[in-house]
Amino acid sequence: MKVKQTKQKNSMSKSALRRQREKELRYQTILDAAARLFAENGYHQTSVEQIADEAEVSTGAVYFYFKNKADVLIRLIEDIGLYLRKRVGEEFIKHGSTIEGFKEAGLVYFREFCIKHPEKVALIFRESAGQGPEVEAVRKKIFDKLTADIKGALVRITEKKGLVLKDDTSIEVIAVSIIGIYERVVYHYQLSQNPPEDIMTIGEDAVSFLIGGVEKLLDQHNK
Amino acid sequence: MKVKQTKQKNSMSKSALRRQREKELRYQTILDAAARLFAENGYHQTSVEQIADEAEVSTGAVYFYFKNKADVLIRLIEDIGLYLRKRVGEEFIKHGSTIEGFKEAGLVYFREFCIKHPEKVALIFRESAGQGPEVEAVRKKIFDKLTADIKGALVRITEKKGLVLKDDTSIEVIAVSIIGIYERVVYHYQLSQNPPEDIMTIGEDAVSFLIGGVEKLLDQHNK
Amino acid sequence: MKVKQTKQKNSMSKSALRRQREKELRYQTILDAAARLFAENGYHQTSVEQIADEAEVSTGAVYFYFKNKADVLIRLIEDIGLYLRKRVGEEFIKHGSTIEGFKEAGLVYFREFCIKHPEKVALIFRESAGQGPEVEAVRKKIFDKLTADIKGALVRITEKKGLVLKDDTSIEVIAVSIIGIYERVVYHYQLSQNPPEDIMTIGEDAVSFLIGGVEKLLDQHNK
Amino acid sequence: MKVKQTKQKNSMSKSALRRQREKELRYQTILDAAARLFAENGYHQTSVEQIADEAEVSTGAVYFYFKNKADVLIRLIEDIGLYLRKRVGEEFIKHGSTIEGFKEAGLVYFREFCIKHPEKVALIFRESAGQGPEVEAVRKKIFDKLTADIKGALVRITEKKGLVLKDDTSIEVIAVSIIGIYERVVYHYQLSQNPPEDIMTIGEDAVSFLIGGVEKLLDQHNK
DNA sequence: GATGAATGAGCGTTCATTCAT
DNA sequence: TATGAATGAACGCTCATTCAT
Repeated sequence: MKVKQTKQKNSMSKSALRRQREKELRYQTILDAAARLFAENGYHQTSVEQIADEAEVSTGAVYFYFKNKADVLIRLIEDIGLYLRKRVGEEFIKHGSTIEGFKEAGLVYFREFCIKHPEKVALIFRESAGQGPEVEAVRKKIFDKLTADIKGALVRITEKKGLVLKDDTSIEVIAVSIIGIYERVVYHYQLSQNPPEDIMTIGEDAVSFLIGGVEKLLDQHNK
Repeated sequence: MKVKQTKQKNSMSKSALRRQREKELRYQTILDAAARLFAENGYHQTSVEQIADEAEVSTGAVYFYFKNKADVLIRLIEDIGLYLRKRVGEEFIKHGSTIEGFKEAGLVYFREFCIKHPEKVALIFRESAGQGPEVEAVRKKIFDKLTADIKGALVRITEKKGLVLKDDTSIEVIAVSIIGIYERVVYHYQLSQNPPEDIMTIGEDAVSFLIGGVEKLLDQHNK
Repeated sequence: MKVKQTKQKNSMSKSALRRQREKELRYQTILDAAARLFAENGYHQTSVEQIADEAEVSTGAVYFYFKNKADVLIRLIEDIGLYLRKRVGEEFIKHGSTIEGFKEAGLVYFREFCIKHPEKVALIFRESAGQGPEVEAVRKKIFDKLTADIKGALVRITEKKGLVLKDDTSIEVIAVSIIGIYERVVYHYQLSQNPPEDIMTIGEDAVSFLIGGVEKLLDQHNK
Repeated sequence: MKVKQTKQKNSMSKSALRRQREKELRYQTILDAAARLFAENGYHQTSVEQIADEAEVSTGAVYFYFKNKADVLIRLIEDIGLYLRKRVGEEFIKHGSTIEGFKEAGLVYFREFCIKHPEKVALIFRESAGQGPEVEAVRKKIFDKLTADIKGALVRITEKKGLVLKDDTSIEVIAVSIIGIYERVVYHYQLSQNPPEDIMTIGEDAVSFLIGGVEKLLDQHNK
């Protein structure tokens, strides 16, 4: 919820609180409507009027909650980035920041993120690409943070084992590569016209490939 | 050159031949102009009039050579796909379709494709994404062929060694993963505001990571 | 204060009186805020929301005190017209309704009105022009009254001297002309990007020119 | 005609010349339509669609010939300024740049400009005022040139007689004052709801008033 | 009285596409 | 073939105004 708040929450009357809740609800309703339409028909193929109709509000309301159309997309992908990092990060930590955790986190990406939220996948990987510098800048930030997360995870894993995984930039390149794998595998299989039924098998293959790459490096540097 | 030819080349007069040459030249001029503008300013931020101006032709001329604006983008990315497959494929074959060749092909991707043709990178990976179903369909075809190429290469490498690399779908997933790596590494480093100077080092890191992943799988299945 | 009063002042309780005062205060606050914004950014470039923000009230409050946006402008220029007539008229009378008084009144126009209230100048002469028939009608009334004032002054001056200043319509034309001088001189020098420092010298020149014109007519008709 | 010309006139084919003529015709048709609507209903009360309808072209055509809506108004008042200066200037010169010529020029202003082109009066004096900085800047230029013209005329007249008319800035103030007279007299009588029938009488009164003012100054400085 | 979220008609503007020449 | 003027639907966006609270 990023709409400017007029008052502190604790100094609010009950009716003011209810209005505040309704405001947040509306914001979310518009966001959800936009997510559906952008993912389904594409960002450029969706007009603000369509978003308003889908959310059952006026076009003016969209501009009350968002600066402009691009802002809707930006808020959407920011939320997705946050959700993705949180969910996958949790899983990694739950397994003690080990390579097994890394693997499990990868599987969670497929199981919880891609399968359950295909529209999020479409938005972050397809619809938000090539939409001008403003959106691109936000996209870059999100991917940079995901990269940093993975890089951090790789460092934690190796440190725990007392091993070394090449130099710093190399680790970053590996992190970027891993994101590339996650991105394209889902783009390829999930966003195609006939998505296969056994995406989890595909996810497992992808994860085991990438884990293999990481282990190989560990082998090489710490025989 | 995909404009339908009214006559066979061998039954042409000299002036007809000259016109034919000029026609092809014009087609390419428009394509080049569009490539520059799409990569620089974005597909949606570029109007047909701008393309015509940049190519020093009329807007009508653009519609003589291309069905519509999307068609220009499609021809562009088709050419890029062809060029990429050819150049990288050659390198693989030159080295006897071995894993070393696979590695060299990867390095050629960075050295010859990304560094020398950053605008092609922008077009195929960024500007052609999220531009509606028509473009998406062509993009899918291109990526499918690249996938098939890599899959074929992996099969050739393992067969040569008399080894086995898991089942068929798994190999495809690995091929898709490898494309993902190539895609995002370049997107991340080359298409950012401040592209680093030593992209080849980055490319080497990425290639060695992905080769490692492949070798690990070979190790596991053929110890 | 033109908001309709619900009660007579003398039948009010103390708290009602306080509320009345606050109400008038608010009315004036909004008017002042609007004056600043209209003069600075232009009538059309100023939104009701901006006025409300500047006055630190809600948009609804603006509509409680004023019929609509045009009404704010109308009240503003009505006040300015009143103020101008009062201040300049006073000066004329103070000098015994003579031609010297006429001159002094002209100088007061520059010294007290234009220099001290440049935003009033912008509103009455620039921003209220060309804003539709409703505003135009009010503007006409104001200028008509100013014209009548000047015409009356000219008649008084000549009558006092026992002289004749042409026929009635001619006097009106002269009155209108004089207003034109006062209007454009200020518009030209005060409302330009680089207003000169010595506007009073300019004012003196303008006044002496116009007085000269009046005297010439007196000479001609009463040699 | 300010639309960019593709070719030199002398290197044109007959059909190209005809097209050129049609283009200019169209430009003028749009301009005339806009003039009518702006003068009648006001600049802000006129939409681009209305202009297009009135000119029997598409909205797109308006934007082919003009940068935007404000540009239409600007071209309009620039033309009016040019026309006014030319017509009035001619008259002054025709009478040998004398004070009689100055008077005649003033009468021509009323007889030829105001009476015959009331819509031009409305545009230059009413509708172009208070329409934002862009239009205001152009308006300033026009009025500055008119001022310079009158100032120049006054200097010529006095020099011819071997007389002196105060200092330079004073002359400019008088020029500005004279413009003010011409402006407001027409605004007052012509743009009112019930314009009087004998505007020429009014014009004569205004002119003789202003000539009187000028002569008085000459008397004072050269007794 | 006062608020400010919500409305929705209306606007200026763009631009892919067409077609007479 | 080539032109470029012309189209007009569609779009993003604004903002004066209203009204439930």
